[in-house]
Amino acid sequence: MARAATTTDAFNAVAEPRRREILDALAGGELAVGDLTELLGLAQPQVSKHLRVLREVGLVDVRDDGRRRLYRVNGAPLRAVHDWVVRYERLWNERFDLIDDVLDELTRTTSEASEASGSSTATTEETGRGD
Amino acid sequence: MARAATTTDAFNAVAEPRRREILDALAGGELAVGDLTELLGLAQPQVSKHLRVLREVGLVDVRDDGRRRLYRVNGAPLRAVHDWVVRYERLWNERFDLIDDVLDELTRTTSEASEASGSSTATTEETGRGD
DNA sequence: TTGACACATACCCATATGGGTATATGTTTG
DNA sequence: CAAACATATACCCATATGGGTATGTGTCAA
Repeated sequence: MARAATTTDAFNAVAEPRRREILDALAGGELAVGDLTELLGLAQPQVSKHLRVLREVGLVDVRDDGRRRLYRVNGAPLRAVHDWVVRYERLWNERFDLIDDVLDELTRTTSEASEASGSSTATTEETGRGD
Repeated sequence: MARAATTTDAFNAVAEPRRREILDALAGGELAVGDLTELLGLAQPQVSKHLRVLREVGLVDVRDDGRRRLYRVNGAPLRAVHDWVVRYERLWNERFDLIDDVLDELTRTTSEASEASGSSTATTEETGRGD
């Protein structure tokens, strides 16, 4: 078996940097394929193919406008990605807690040399979202 | 050019469902490879390979314990994923706003038939994070 | 109608994948 | 030391990728 298709879900679709760029560009509003090729500096067929993938996972919607096709973001499928990744938020914050501990110890050890180095308080503020 | 390597970044590493399962399992605490093979119902070499990918992007750390190797999550690299995806949170909430509008209209239209069907209020609560 | 324009599709190709199976490496036990 | 155990690696393979280039399809203008 090979890797799962890019059209399997938002996770796979969004793993491609180019497609993230496209979504980022579309975040500002509707854009035609031509606009995107210019913004990305990518050839038109490639852009169309990326858009196809994004369409198949429902990350973009299309609308006909004369001979152009206007694409528009639909963030809904990203919710699954968000919901999964957000559960790990605490983990990387715990990381910061660990770093804080190390910093505290360092500060305490070096306290005689430099007593006014209270730089770890800011980090504590950042990490202070735990329940 | 083929697809970007799975070891390119957290986005690609996490696109694989199996690897997400592994991280989910490790979220409970350190686990040995054997535990994971059992939990995932996957063969041992496959698990080891997935772990290798996760290690290469820094999503897990390893620790030797006798003849076993204990793996442990490190959420830090997921922060990039979170930071990117969270910017779209508003978009799918807007979607819900639209649905809310529809629901409101439906509720109003059907208000004479069923007056105590306040099911849309919960959704409003969920959506109520907008400014 | 013909041509220019905007986009989608059809190919060709080098590449890495993820699962399967066999085997190497390292550790504990008898 | 040998055997059992726990992991890591080395292969083989079918498959989809993403970029490049050429061409089909539909729309507007002259």
